This record gives sequence, C-alpha cells and structure tokens, in this order.
Amino acid sequence: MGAHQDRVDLVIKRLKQKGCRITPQRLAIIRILAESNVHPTVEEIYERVRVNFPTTSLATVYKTVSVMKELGEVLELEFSSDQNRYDGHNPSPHPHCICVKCRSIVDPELGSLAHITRELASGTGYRILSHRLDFYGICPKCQGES
Amino acid sequence: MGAHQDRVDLVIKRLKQKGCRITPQRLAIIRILAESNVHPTVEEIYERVRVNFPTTSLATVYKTVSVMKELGEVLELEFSSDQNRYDGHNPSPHPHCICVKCRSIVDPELGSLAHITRELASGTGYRILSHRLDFYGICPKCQGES
DNA sequence: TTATCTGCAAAATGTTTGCATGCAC
DNA sequence: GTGCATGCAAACATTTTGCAGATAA
Repeated sequence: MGAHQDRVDLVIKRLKQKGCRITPQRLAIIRILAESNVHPTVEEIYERVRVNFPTTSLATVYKTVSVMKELGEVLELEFSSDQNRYDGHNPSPHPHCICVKCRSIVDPELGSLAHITRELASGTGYRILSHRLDFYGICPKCQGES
Repeated sequence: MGAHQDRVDLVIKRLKQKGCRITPQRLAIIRILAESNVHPTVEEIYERVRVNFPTTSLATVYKTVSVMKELGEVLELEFSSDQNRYDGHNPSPHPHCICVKCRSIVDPELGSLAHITRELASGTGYRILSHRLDFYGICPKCQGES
C-alpha cells in the first residue's frame, strides 16, 4: 500500500474495462510502473517482477507494457541505441531530463507547453496529438564526479 | 550546384580537418544530407547513393552517417520502432513535426527554446547539452485524406 | 606509401511473434 | 468452460563489427 495505490487501482480498472485479465504478473508490472519514478526499462521491470514471480518471461513484460501503452496508461520513451524507458507514473506527455552519463531520467518542473503546441499547430496546419521534449545533459550527481 | 553547395563545402572541410577522406560515396552522402529536407533514413540515403554508385554498401552509409554525427554535422532522430532519421541540412537541435500516418518530418517555424532551457537548467541543476522536441500529429495532407 | 575506407558477411541488440499450455473470469 | 495470458523459442528489424582488399591523400 504505497502512496501510488490509487494509480494502481485506476490502471487495473481501465484494463478490466477493456477486457484485459489481471494476472499476478500483470499486477506486479502495474505496481512497478506506478510506483517507480526512475523510468525503468523492460529489463529492469522484468528483474523486479522476477523477485516475486521467478517464472515470468521477458515476453510477458513486453506484452503487458505494450497493452498499457495502447491504452495510454504508460508513456514510452523510444531510444534506438538503448532500451526504451517507460513512465507509468505519469503517462501523459511531459518533459524529461536525461543524463548522458548515467542515463538517469527525471521529470523537471516546467511550465506547460500548451501555448507552444498551439503556436505550432496554427503555424503548420498539423493536428497535434502528442509531443516529446527531452533535455540531454549532465545531472548534478555526474557533474560532481567528473 | 544547388543552393546547398556552401553546406556541402563546409562539411567536407570539417571532415578533412579531422583526418577523414572524401571518397565518392561520402561526397554523395554529404550532398544528399545537405540538400534534403525530408530527414531521410539510412536506407533512403543508401537507395539514392546507389543510383550513381551501385556498389555502395549499407554499412558504408551507416559508417559515414556515424562519423558525421560524431562531428556534429548531422542531427540524428532516434526511433526504436522505426529507422532513425537524419538532418544534415540543419544539424543543431530544433523542433520537428512528425506525421504519425505518413511518417513525414518537417521543421516548423518556432521561437527559440533558449529560455525554456535556461529555466530548466536552473530548476534542475542539470548542465544541458542538447534537447529534442518532437510534435506528433497528422499533417495537412493526411488530414485531407482521412 | 600508408592509414583510412569499402563492401561483404556475421554478429549484436532490442523487440515481436507463434504456439502449446495454463489460468482468470 | 471459454478465451485471454503465459513462457518458451524462433523470428525479426535495425544497427554494428571484423576483416581482407581497395583507394584517397
């Protein structure tokens, strides 16, 4: 029962509404995603699920994350040179700070991008559905170690 | 001799300064990247190079693009679910509009993100090196076809 | 001349898929 | 009981690497 139980319950409700079944593995994955603020990879989720459910397969984690992504309950940050990262704590688009040394990802405080998005939509004629804003740099911890 | 000859010459000069050799294949790749505004994939560059140099291999295109990326002469847009896209016309970070239907990518007119970057750096303690801002939506052409 | 580049093939990486079995509902 | 989920292995897509021969400077 962490502070994230509400989010866990909400995700379960929405998955059930769509006809999905809540298996022990899925429950564990949902919890990890809801409770984590480190934007884990599928591998990291897999390792954590296997602490309690050692027979869980990587494919199951991929499949569950994929279902949650399709339902909009997890935000995927794609990387071609690395594993994708997932945010199930706050699945709506928001800025990220990504450390190029330790690959940590944090959510910065930043004013809304709504006005930028509007400016862009009117300037280009695009119907904007989503966005991605990543800042790449060196985190305070890695700056201290350099 | 297009309007992009200056950029081609500049990239050649910088590659030479770093001890790189300008082979016919590399010259063709540099030209394609400098002249193109469609943010091509490596495959697309490869197909275009092969019109004039049919023996060129995909590995050579990957290697040349990688060298240019390391020298900061091409901007890489990573995708895990698709091929990466490359901007050799303007290699400094800038916003992109990506159509989720036809996968076209255009550079929108948008005010600088410098103030947002400053706000973010002071708020998080990160030393910001770069950023990525993608807007995902439906382009005017695909809206008309829907 | 010689260090770099090319082209081929193989490897590596991350992710997806097919299918028989198992289990949530 | 039914149909979705699991777990395994194989397939897949993209990118990278190793190396022998070719070539730009």
